[in-house]
Amino acid sequence: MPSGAVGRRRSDGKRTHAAILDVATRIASIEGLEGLTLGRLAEELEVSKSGVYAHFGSREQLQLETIAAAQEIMEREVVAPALSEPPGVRQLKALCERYLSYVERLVFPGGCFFSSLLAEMDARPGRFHEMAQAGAREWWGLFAGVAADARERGELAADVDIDQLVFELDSSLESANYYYVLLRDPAVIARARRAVAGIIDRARAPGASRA
Amino acid sequence: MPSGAVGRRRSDGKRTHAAILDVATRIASIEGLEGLTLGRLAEELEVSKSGVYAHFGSREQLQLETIAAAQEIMEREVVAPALSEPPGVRQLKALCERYLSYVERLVFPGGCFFSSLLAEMDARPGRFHEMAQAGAREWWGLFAGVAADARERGELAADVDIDQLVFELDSSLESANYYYVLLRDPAVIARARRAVAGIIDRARAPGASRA
DNA sequence: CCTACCGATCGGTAGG
DNA sequence: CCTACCGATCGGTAGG
Repeated sequence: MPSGAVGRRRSDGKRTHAAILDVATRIASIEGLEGLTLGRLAEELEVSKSGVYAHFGSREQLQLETIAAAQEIMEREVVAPALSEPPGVRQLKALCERYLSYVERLVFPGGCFFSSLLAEMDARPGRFHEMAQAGAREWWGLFAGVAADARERGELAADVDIDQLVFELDSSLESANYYYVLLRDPAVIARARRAVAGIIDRARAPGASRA
Repeated sequence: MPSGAVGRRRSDGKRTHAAILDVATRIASIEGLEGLTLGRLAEELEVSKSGVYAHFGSREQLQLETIAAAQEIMEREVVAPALSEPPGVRQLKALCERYLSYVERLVFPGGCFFSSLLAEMDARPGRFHEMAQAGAREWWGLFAGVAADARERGELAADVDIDQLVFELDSSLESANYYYVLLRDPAVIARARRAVAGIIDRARAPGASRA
């Protein structure tokens, strides 16, 4: 057997694995991580339940890999493009705008995967609760770091409260996510954009130039 | 059989019915309306599954009555006390403060029942999706009515955008709910209070007295 | 309110 | 990747 054949088969297996996870992120964004069942996935992929199962060995492993796959998608769609902007207020604005665009384009058909996870697991103890906590802290930390950088650069007022700023920006984004998915009304996204612009404007250093 | 005995039995049945719904609202606020099962309820109430079932005739009826029971609790804990304040900005502030207090006191152990419903059903078509839409519109309408009243009284600036104001206030409240339940950190509620105060202050009419 | 059941579906296993 | 199963749980029914 030529090694090329083995390589092809292995990469087919990897591709299938990735394809399963892609469908899994979409199902979980709509139905939740608890609504992600082997039977539902098998049906969507038109394979047997045990065919899906064999790729993961347990439902929990499937759920964990689904979270990791969703993380990569959000990294690619929101975080990386925002961080490719020049640091400071531009990055802060880009982070908000990229998130809103990712919601508006329905990158996940059920809206932001991690907002869904947050709401589903906020009151249920266990591993996923802890992961939702960690995810929230990471997301807040990202915002806080970018905002602190903007403040150090003198683009935001020296006395701006970073945690308060992050709360207010993130509130607008999360709220836009839930209500846009519920109502499919572009006005929701427009209001979030306006709210974000106002929050950042009011946090600006008095003498700073506009980015 | 004296009519008193019949009355007692009927009121026992009613009390049991109400007790089931009370537990149901608590379960659903944590596990979601999909996580509310007859078996779970029966276990919590220490009766048989069919004993619970007999009270409702279908699972959907149980879910519908659970939503109605939660609505009454929110009406009693948030809406009615807020509307008992003098109309205008005082009512608007009271609505926000009553909501935050209701989240902080964990009136529902999983946080605001309708925020949970919104996030659970935002992307799932069906009857509950439509009820979540209707609930959101009612909630927004309540805020918009109180805010418009405040504007007509000259307490808010004549050019204030009511929909934008409601979006920004509600964002702070919803976000406080999800993050408070996730992190149990009082700082979350404090940030929401500060955000709400800022939003209302900036919407004030230039010459209006402080409420 | 109960027991005892129904078919469907759950996660997971055996064996191929 | 498949079929064929396992025990548990789902909503719901029958009969009391």
